[in-house]
Parts: sequence; structure tokens; C-alpha cells
Amino acid sequence: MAELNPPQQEAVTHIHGPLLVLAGAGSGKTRVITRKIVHLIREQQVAPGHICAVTFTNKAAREMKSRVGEALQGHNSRGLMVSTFHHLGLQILRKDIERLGYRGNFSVIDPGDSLGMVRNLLREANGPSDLAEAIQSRISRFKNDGVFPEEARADDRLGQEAAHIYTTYQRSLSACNAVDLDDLILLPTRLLQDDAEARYAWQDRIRYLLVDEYQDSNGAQYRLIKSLLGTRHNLTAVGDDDQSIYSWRGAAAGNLDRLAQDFPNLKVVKLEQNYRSTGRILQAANMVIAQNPHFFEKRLWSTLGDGHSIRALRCANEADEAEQVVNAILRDRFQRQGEYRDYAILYRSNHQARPFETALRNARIPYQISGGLSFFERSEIKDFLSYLRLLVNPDDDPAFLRAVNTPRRSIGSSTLERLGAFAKERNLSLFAALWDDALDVPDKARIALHGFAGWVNLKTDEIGKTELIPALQSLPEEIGYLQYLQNEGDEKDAARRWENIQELLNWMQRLQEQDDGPQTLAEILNRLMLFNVLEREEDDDRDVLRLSTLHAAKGLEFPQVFLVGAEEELLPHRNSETPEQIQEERRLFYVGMTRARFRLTLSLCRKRRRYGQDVHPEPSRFLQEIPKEHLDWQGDQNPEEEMDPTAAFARLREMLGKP
DNA sequence: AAAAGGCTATTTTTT
DNA sequence: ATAGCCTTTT
Repeated sequence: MAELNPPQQEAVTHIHGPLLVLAGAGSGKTRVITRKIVHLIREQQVAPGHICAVTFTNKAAREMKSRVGEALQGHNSRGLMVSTFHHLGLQILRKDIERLGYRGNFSVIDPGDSLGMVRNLLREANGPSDLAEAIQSRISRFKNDGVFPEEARADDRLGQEAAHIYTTYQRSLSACNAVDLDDLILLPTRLLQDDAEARYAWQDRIRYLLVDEYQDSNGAQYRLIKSLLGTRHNLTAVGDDDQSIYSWRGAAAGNLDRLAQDFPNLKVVKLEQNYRSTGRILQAANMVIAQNPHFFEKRLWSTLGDGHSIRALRCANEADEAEQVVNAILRDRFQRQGEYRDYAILYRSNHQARPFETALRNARIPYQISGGLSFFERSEIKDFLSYLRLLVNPDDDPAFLRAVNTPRRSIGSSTLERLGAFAKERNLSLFAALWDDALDVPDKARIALHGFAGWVNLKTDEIGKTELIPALQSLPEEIGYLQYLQNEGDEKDAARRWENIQELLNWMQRLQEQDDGPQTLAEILNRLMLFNVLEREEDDDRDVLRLSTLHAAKGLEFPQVFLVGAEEELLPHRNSETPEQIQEERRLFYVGMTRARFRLTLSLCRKRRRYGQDVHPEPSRFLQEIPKEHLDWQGDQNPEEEMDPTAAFARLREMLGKP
């Protein structure tokens, strides 16, 4: 096992009381957390069940778990909790949600369903339903800030509307016995705040709490952390304020200094030795980030030598940019006989990926792109999951609405409207309401509804009795979904969708087979809701180039990074105006730079097409913040000393106003 | 129930 | 420019 440097050692062996580890980019923060867990178990004889490590992503949790497993070398780790914040919340709710007035078979609904709910509520309140998204995100913001419905206040119209809808939205959720993703944090907060018995139980369970990427925590998560700590204060918070790039989602990097105020005996350790990047990259990154105000000062250093200068490419336009970058990669890979996965192209916003995709396809370079449709947004997956959700929790209205007519069961919209109104009136779920004799619908509709609901009940019984996954295997066919797919689109499409469903079933099986994995359908489903992509380990092994937004690149590293579109209006983004927003853009730039191990290339265009118009972007201000001696302009394309013949020619043509 | 037309947005999205 | 989404139309 690699030796720890002195500050790392200090962080690992500080056992009692609150600790903040300021971990610069590439300074080995994951190593500190994993080693500390191992230290607690092996040297301090702490039972693994009393240790809880929290991350933000499933991937980080998975990695940490496997690294701890390796380092423990057979030491028992039974009961050790290494999970995402949301998974921790889910575990708390799984045990205690009944104390909050929900029934045990609750479902977690996806953001799409939650938007639909908001839309319906707005319609009922005859508010403007085109604002549903804005309202939903304000509600989500309330929840992320740790604000309960009755506490929600706002200064602006939209916020007040959102505060109002928040209350009714929460009531609808609870009528469906459902929670949304934000509730996985907020409800546990409420539980621990209001219910002393539960609070003590959880505080006794979690005696050592370690939080990764602490700068990304939001107000609700901070509240949750504090409640879990009780009086013991055994917190290890690891984070880097310079990598806080999610403030627009409610992340509060201020949670770092807040620790210093809330815990007077807070111990602070700085990790400043960087093991990732060569000197010039680091010095440049330091200079850039030094332009931001700091509560804690850090200065990264490295023993890896100066390395290359930072290369800067000035390109004629976005197509040229893509071509130059791809050519540079092809050339370099050929020279080194390296792999595609050694290179990453990073950009501020998704649309910038387009020209790069084209260029990569032309060059036959395999790539993987961040973002895109998540597995769970595919309609066949949503359909199938609706059925499963209904089997667990028939009161799940969004699931009911989707499943009841997919495939069509000749239940018309007027029937569903009547059912909805009736259910609302009596405060029942749709499923409960459809049995009521007082429901006024045509006999034909009633029979259809009863038929469907009866099937749900039968199937629920059936899967309770047999092996779970095989029982589900036959479900798509049983409901005529296969037929439906074939009627819908062409054959190839139907086959692909069918395979996606099989893929989902395989995944459920894998989850079930994990150590302390979810067992019942309810557990598996709720666990699934916390993923957004289909996770397969073999995906990590593919030799593909990475195209990614700067946001999605956080936490990753690559031998070579191409940070493209280093232009004003793009990075910093044109919507960022306030000093705080510019600072966040700067952190984004900093995150991009520090992903690179030994070669960093920046690129920018002279001309770019935006909303159908040609614009001539200025070089990003962040470029000016890099010391000149570290910047190596390719050709003589330095913006100050123009210019390269081809670019000059391009520019001339452009001035003459021709293609 | 499907097609067509029109309108609007167009930053980032760990769960 | 363009795509995606919503409404209206047939």
C-alpha cells in the first residue's frame, strides 16, 4: 500500500472530533477516506457497522467500496456503509418512513413524474402550466435548501407560487405514498429533527461519518449531517472549495467555512501535494484560481517535474477546431502508440460536442459522450418500471396512469379524468378510487378498469410467491407489451427496446445478487431510481476517447486534456454575470485544467456560429490569467501577434463577405 | 389518434 | 439554424 504523506497521515489518524480535509485536485482525497476507514476498523477496532462514508455519485461509492475491500484484506467489513447521500436517505426511510406517516411500500418517483404532478396541480389551481418546470425547480430548490413546505417563503411571484404549490405537491405525493429524489434527503432530516427516538437510534448506529466532495453538499444535506453527528461530532469532511461547480443546484460551498463556525474545535488539514499533474499545468491552474477570493488558501505543488507548456490552438471556426484537435490526437496517438482513452475533450456546454463528434466519426475514433438520454428516460423502460412500481405500490398514481393505457386498454381520457376528479374529491389514489361504486363511469369503462386493477392484484400475489426475477421475465409478454412494441415502430426498433427491457431485468438480478443487495421488488425498484445510467463494469474497460462537459469531468483524470472553446461568452458562459457566477466559471475552467496529467491543450475559435449568426468571440479572460511563459501558442496564432497564412486567408475571405 | 404546423428556447444536471 | 415540444387540426 502506498505511503501516506504527512498531512494525509494526519487526516487518517485524527479520530475524535470534527475534521475538515481541504483536498486540492489530485491530492489523493479518496485515498485518505479509504485509508481512514481501514484505520478505524483495523487499528481502532471500530465495528464496521458504525462507520458510514457518503459520496455523491454511485460511481464514487462503488470505487470506494472496492478500494476499502482490497485494503481490508479479509478483515470483516460487514455492515460498513459506503453509499451516496441519497442511498443513505433511502436506507433511513426504508427503516423509519412509517414514523413519518407513510406506508412501508413507498415508491420513489422519477423527476419526469414529479414534473407531471406539478403540471396537474398548476392546472387545477389554474396557474400557468408552462411554468411547471420553473416551479418544479423552485420546489426542488426549497427541498435542497432544507426548507419544509410550511417554511417556504419567497420574495418574487414565481417563488411564492412555488411555495404554495410545494404544499399541495407534497400532499399529492403522500396520497400516492411516494417520495421524490429530493425527499430522500429532506424526509430523513425531518425524521431526525422531530423524532428523538429515531434520532438516537441513527446517531448510535453511525458513529463515524465521512463525507466525500463535501463542497457539493447542499443545505438539506448539511442538516442531515449535523443531525446524524449528534454530540459525537466524529465527522471527516473532505472537499475542495475550488471545485465547487454545482452551486446552481443548491450546493453550498459555504458549508466548508460553516463547519469552522459550527464546530469551534474543528481541525483543518490541507492536502496540497498533487500526484496527478506536471508542474506547469499546476502552476498555471494555481494562477487562475488565485483570482478567486478564498476563505482557505491552498497552493498545489508536485514533484513530477515541469512537463510540457500548455498548448493553445487558435482555430478559424468550430469545424476547424474539431479538426485540429482530432488531428493532434491522431498524430500523438500514432507517435506514442497510445490509447484513445488517454485523451479527453472537455467543453462548457453540450452543443459544442457536435463538430467533435463529426470529426471523430470521420477519423474513425471511437468515443464516449457524457449526457444524452438516460437509460431511464427511454419510454420502454419507463413503461416497464411503471408496471413494477404499481405492483409494489398500487397507489402510485403516475405509475398507474402510464401503465393503465400502455398498451391501450380502451380506457379513454374522459374515464380517467372522471376517475381523477373522483379520487381527488375523496382523497383516494386512483387505484383505490376505481373500486368505488359511486364512481360515475360507463359500465364498459368500469369493467376495463376493474379488469386492469384485478390483474395488478393477481400479479402482486404471484410475485410474492415465486422467485422474483423469473416472475417478472414473463411480464412484458403477459401484458401484451411485446405486441405493442411491434405495432409501434419498425422491427429493429422493437427489438432494441425489447433488449433494453431484458437489460433492465439483468441489472435487477445483479443488484439482487450483491452483498447486502436489495431483495424485495420494492427495495430493488427504489434502489434503481437512484441511478441514471445503466451501469456496466465492462464500460470502464473500453478504449474510447472521452467527450465530456466540464461538469461531468469532475473527479476524472486523463493523460491529455483538450479544453476547447476557451472563449468569452462560452467560458465564462454568457449567462454568468455576477462576480460569484464568474468565479464559478473560473472554477469550472480550473477543474478542466486540473484533469490533465501531463499535457493540456486549450483551443478557441476566431469565428463561431451562434443561434444562426456568425460571431467573433474574444479569447476567454481565463486565458489571460495563465502566465505567458506557460502558454505555447501553436504556429504563430497568438492573438496578439497575428497571424497564420491560412487563418489570415480565411479572415480575408470573411471580410470580403464570402463563404 | 395521428399528422402537421407553430412556437420557443438555446448552461451546467452527482441523485 | 434547429430541434424539440406543444397545440391544433384533420
